[in-house]
Amino acid sequence: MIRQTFRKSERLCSKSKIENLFKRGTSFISYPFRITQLSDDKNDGPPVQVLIVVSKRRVKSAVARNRIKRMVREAYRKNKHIIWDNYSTISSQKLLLCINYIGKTIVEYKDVERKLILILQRLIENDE
RNA sequence: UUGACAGGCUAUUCCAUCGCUGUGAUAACCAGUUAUUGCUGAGGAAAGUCGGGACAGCACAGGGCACCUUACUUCCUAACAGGAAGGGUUCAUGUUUGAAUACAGAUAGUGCCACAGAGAAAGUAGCCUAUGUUGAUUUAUACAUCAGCAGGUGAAUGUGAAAACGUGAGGUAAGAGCUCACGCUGUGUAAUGGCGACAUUACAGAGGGGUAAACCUUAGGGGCUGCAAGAUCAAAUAAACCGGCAAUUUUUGUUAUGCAAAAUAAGGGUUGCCCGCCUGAUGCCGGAGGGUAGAUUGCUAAAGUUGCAUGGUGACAUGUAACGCAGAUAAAUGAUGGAAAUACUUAUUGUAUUACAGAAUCCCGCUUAUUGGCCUGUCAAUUCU
RNA sequence: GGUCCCGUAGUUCAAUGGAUAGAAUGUGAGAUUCCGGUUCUCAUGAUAUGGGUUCGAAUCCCGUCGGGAUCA
Repeated sequence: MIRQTFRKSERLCSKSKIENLFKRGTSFISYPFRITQLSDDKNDGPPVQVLIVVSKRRVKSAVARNRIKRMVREAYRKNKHIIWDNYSTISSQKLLLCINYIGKTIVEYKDVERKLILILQRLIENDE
């Protein structure tokens, strides 16, 4: 069982990696999220790195923006074992992931969690 | 008691589980990571970036111009276009209070004042003909009458946002502060009160519009840029620099596979080779330099917060006691469950805890957004004594 | 985070502080046509917002709101 942590190293912070991700990654939409993914060479660190985006253009209020980001982060933290189990077995690959929120209003936490679980399962199916 | 207005205060609390930021302790090892555990973690505006500072870099002998900025007084403050207490002016009320106030200078100069009007700053196509003069009529001339010029004047009418202090009387050819009476507004001098702005009184003398949020003048202030400032460490890559090593083919001399001299496009790309074409004086290693990705620092103990006392009308100051109060960086402060309290309701219970809003170097102000509750003051209405 | 700039009809632009805020285009109606287009006529519609200065403000000054640019 993987612990439900979400550390700094599990986040995607490197500028060049992000550029790479948006340049060459593939993406799909599952409302209210838009997922961009890319497989990368694994050196060290966690098997999956995640970037959460809430656009300032779509959500004007900073408070609402912060709240959505926190909800998404919380939902990912609780359910990341779904995708970790898959990727930790493949030793040479790691996954870069961007979760882009494209809704314009705040939704309930339960909806966010349910939707995110669906997305993570779909990622695994695509991989296989 | 209710309502309105103004001002101030506050921003639900606790527990459990899973996580995040910072930090202290302990342990492990791969020596900067992991694990355990303790403490800590968003506002009154964190917002706008409007004003001012701290701090940092650059510049700087001193002064001036230019540019920007301020503009009633005294005080407060590190400083301010901020605040406090006053003064003047304007407006409202209607006789005493409230509100607003970029509130130096229009007699230093320049510009502008549409339309209308004679005229928008020393002015008429108006008025007058006393005085001088020309002409005409009449007459012996003069007087007189008419017209023009010189001249005088600044009235009335009307226009306009604004018309040359206002009203009345005198005066005159016509008029005019030209004179007088009563007022209005500036200026100067003196006295009294006030720290001062200023107020009151007396005397003298004046009355050439408005506009400086038009240019400007006067007086005071300002060096410029901003934490993406600045400091330290530093992969990678390109070109240039320095040092070392290596390197193509041909010819000649010499006994020589070696050495010396001279000449030479060697290599790479284009399908493995050849031709052709393109590119092209090289390749490797090291150094120094520069400082990108990135990391560390700047970074949070401070013009500190709260209580009390003293001084002051007040802003505030002084003294004393306690507290030790975020520090992220594609950016932490969250999720779930339960309890208490409050409000509303269908009163077993259920719903809500909301508004505006999220630190980004720090601080002081200002401005703007805003829900519910509490407190204070003023005014109005009603009821009771 | 800092520093600057700009807001005029539905759209693109004008307008010296002077009054009905103008032009093109769009939209609507009418005329022309057998019908549509072209053309002609008429209408429609705006100074981002709240104050101030001024006799008078789109313009000058201040606050607010919105948009944009730039600095690694």
